[in-house]
Amino acid sequence: MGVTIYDIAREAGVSIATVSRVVNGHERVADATREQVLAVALELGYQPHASARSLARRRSNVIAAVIPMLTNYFFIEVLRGVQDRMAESDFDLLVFSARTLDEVGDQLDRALAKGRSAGVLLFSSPLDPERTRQIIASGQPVTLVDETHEAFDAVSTDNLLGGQLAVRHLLDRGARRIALIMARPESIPAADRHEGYRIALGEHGIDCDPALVVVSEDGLYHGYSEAAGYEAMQRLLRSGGPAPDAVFATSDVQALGAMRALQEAGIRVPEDMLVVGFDDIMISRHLGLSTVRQPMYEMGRLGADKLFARIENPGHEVSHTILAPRLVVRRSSGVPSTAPTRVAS
Amino acid sequence: MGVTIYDIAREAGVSIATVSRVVNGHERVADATREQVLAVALELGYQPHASARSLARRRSNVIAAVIPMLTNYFFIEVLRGVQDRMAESDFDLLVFSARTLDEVGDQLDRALAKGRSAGVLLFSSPLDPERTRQIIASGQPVTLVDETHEAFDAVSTDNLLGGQLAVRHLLDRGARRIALIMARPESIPAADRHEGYRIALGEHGIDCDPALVVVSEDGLYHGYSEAAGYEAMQRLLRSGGPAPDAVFATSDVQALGAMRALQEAGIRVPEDMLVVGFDDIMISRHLGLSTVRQPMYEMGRLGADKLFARIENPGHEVSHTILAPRLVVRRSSGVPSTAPTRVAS
DNA sequence: GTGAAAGCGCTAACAT
DNA sequence: ATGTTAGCGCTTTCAC
Repeated sequence: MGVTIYDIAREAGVSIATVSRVVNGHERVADATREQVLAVALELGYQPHASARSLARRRSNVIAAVIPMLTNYFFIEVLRGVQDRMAESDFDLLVFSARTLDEVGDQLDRALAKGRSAGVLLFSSPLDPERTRQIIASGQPVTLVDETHEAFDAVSTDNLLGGQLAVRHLLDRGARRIALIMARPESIPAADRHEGYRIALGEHGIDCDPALVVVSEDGLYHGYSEAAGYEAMQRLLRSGGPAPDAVFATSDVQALGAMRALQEAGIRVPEDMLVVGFDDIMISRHLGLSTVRQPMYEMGRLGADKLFARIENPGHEVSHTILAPRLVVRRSSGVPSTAPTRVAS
Repeated sequence: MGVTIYDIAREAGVSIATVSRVVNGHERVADATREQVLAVALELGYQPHASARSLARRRSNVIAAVIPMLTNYFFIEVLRGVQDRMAESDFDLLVFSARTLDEVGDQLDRALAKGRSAGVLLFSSPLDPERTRQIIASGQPVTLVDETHEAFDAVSTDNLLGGQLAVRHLLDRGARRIALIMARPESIPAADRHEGYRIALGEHGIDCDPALVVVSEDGLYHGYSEAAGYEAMQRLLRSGGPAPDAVFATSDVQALGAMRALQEAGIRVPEDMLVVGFDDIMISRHLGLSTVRQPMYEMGRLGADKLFARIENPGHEVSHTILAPRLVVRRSSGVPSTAPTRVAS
């Protein structure tokens, strides 16, 4: 519990500089010396001290991920990509999870703290000018995931297209009064999906009926939750007016909540109402939920990749990658599927 | 980008020792000095350097979590508890996720590395003597979650009882030929659930039919996966012999896989076969899967709590907490439920 | 109450 | 090829 390079230098009869060189795999060390040092290091069970190293190197081997609501399965899939990319490096991952919108700022502060990490992966968080300044002032490399900003590297999905895919599909299936359950418009992805919805309707000469668009709220974050979707669907059903014949939700979890509300109201899916979500989290396949799939794993992997690239080469041009979403059709939009897992009533 | 205590000392006309005292909130500083220092620190945008701090303090403000298969939803729930407890401290969380059984060892090594963290949370990983020695040699506080070992603090669920609860319930529902889809017996929780299964059958004077017990394998880990459960169910169905009338799986994800196999085989749940899982991950509620609920959130929270306690007080006695599981009855074991989210065929 | 000084364990010039 | 030395930024005795 406390073997240092001094110990192994003494034991091996060399200087600490040589030990450091050996430990770090530098070239210019005699083979004999190297082996001797390595032998002693092994014998004494030497382990380099992480903090001392970061301090001396002026660079940490940690990257931080700031994640709103780690509990959302969307992020887990993204994180899997991040982890896989990281496994190829020798960086470790510090996770900062926020539980509310406000907490994101605090967690970002912590992540950005000096000497803590070599760079930050910021998930799904809109950047106001203040925050932008804060990041730039920190001088740290930051890569955005599921969000864009001209000043930073980013990887995201084409949400506009995604919204269009969902709605065109519903139109194809014969729906005409298509409702939208969207997260709060402060979420750029939600706003873009909304816009895609409008465009797709427009393509079919349908005007967007404001009564059919409801914002799902959870009072904590942007409303991407099962409970918020449930509540939004209830509001939609209670609102009077002619009932919708389909609903597009800006995330799968919201769609789940919506389906629960429909079930309770005795409205059958897909007979009485078609449902399409967004994301394609694991549960959706099992529930037969049609959805617009985001390449979550790739987003994570690419995000980490971009971040590493910038750490290596801070001067690089800012790089934005926008991935294509893909429509995944299942039973909830009326297409019989071969083998969804499901429990009979 | 690089304001140090020297800068603020110079600017405030005090020594670096005083700056350090102020920054760390020590008592014995004159109010006037404190305010002066604080003002300068704020103005210059001072941020303490994390690594320098850890080095000088001889203690990191990070704890590490070693998690096999982060992608498993069980761990997400546990992690949520960990995060919530950590939010009350000023520790940060380093996450080491393994993708295979072998990787756990490597990740544990990294987590245990000197100067990296103040303690380690090890999830769901059996400890052989070699690994035990390794941990003890590291001198680091380690708390086990979903696993026990006499030498370390641990929080786990009463898996024996859990197995009994599941099987007694199936017996109550009239099942007599109850199959078990278990993870590999190297997983102590799986072995314990198996034992609970045997005991419950014994209580009803039923002998354990070896043909009804199948081990689900995924070649990577202990077999806690949807695919492994699917494959195990298929094996069970193909094995000839009289068909089981119920199946208990040692995790919900395995149960999901099993249900998919049943569906493909045209066997209805619960009419032809009752199914009970273990864990109660979020998806189970939506799918109407009966299960034995583990208090995942509490396990995480308590694990973090124990770890902090030991970091504060390394000399404490080893503490083991075993939480009680709870049966959650849903449609898959034949009990009509009021409002499961579900898509009609 | 405050300052001087000695580390914490390591890296990276700069010498030799 | 190897050693000497000066930091990295901070904490913490020990004096005063």
